[in-house]
Amino acid sequence: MASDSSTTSHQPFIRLLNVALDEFTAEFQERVAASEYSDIRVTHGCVFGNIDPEGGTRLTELAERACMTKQSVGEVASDLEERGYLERVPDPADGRAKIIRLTERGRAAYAVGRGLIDDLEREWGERYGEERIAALRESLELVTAQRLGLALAQ
Amino acid sequence: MASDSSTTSHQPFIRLLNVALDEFTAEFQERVAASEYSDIRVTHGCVFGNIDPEGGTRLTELAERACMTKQSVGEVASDLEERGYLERVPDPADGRAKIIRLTERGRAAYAVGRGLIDDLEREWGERYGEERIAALRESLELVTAQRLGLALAQ
DNA sequence: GAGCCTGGTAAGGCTTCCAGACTATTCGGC
DNA sequence: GCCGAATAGTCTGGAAGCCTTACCAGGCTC
Repeated sequence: MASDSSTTSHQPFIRLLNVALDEFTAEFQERVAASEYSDIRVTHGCVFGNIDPEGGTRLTELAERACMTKQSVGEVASDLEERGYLERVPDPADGRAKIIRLTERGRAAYAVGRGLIDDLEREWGERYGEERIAALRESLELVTAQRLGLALAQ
Repeated sequence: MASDSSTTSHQPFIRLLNVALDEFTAEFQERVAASEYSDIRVTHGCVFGNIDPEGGTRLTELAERACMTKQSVGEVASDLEERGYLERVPDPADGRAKIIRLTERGRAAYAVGRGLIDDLEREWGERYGEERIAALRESLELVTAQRLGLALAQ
């Protein structure tokens, strides 16, 4: 560790985060493409990553959690709807609202996606050291707690 | 730490990375916008983040390091050129090539940007714990070593 | 000097996202 | 009960960022 600091001469922090995310995303994308749900793109994550997989979630709520506009998330949702991963059902509690809910296929894809991500995390553990990756997760959880907490609380 | 794991119930790893990067980027962007170089956007990072600030770098080399096409980086470079941050000078060693080199203003912006990033990292240290952020950096360096090493080696 | 490789550019298209404007429904005060 | 304000969702148009395809000019090899 820090063995070859002469060539890595203090990479800017933002770059480290960027490349790490890029790397993880690329590997994830590859596996999704090889799976049964190859038509799922990374963009769809703004729905899959924020929806309540059981009860479903309103569009406005999804947008807030994703820190995106309703239009953007709505577009992604429509795409997923066309592909049969979700459906919009009227919200019995509010005539204006619709509940965005995973279909059977959507829930299956959701489970597979989560599995692939967890697999990758485990593999990174094998590749880079279990404790290293565990520490990385812990640090990231700490740093993202506020936003993820807020998102989940609203 | 891990105090409220009932609400954060095992966030997917990719999400943690994503939100962390987003958060850091947002704060960085804000400060850049408030600086003397407010016309610099995050996209410009593919040049600033890969260029040799002294001698300059060829477009092809920049593209390889950024894992992007020559066209994309070329577009960004043209934008920075118009804004006076860099210039393209013919490469004496190869008549086809041009060296993309920071101007005086470019070097100043480069230094300010690096400073802002390092400031932010330091502040995250104060906010979340020095050791935590140091550990985060170390883990990220480990995970990105191959790609960044390759990029620097080529 | 013919043919291939390489550095850079040009043109056009796709994806992802946002801003602004609009409709339908609900809510709060009277 | 009714009217104005707020809210959920959609439609339209457009900007940003990146890629693919095609191309030109200069260098390299034989």
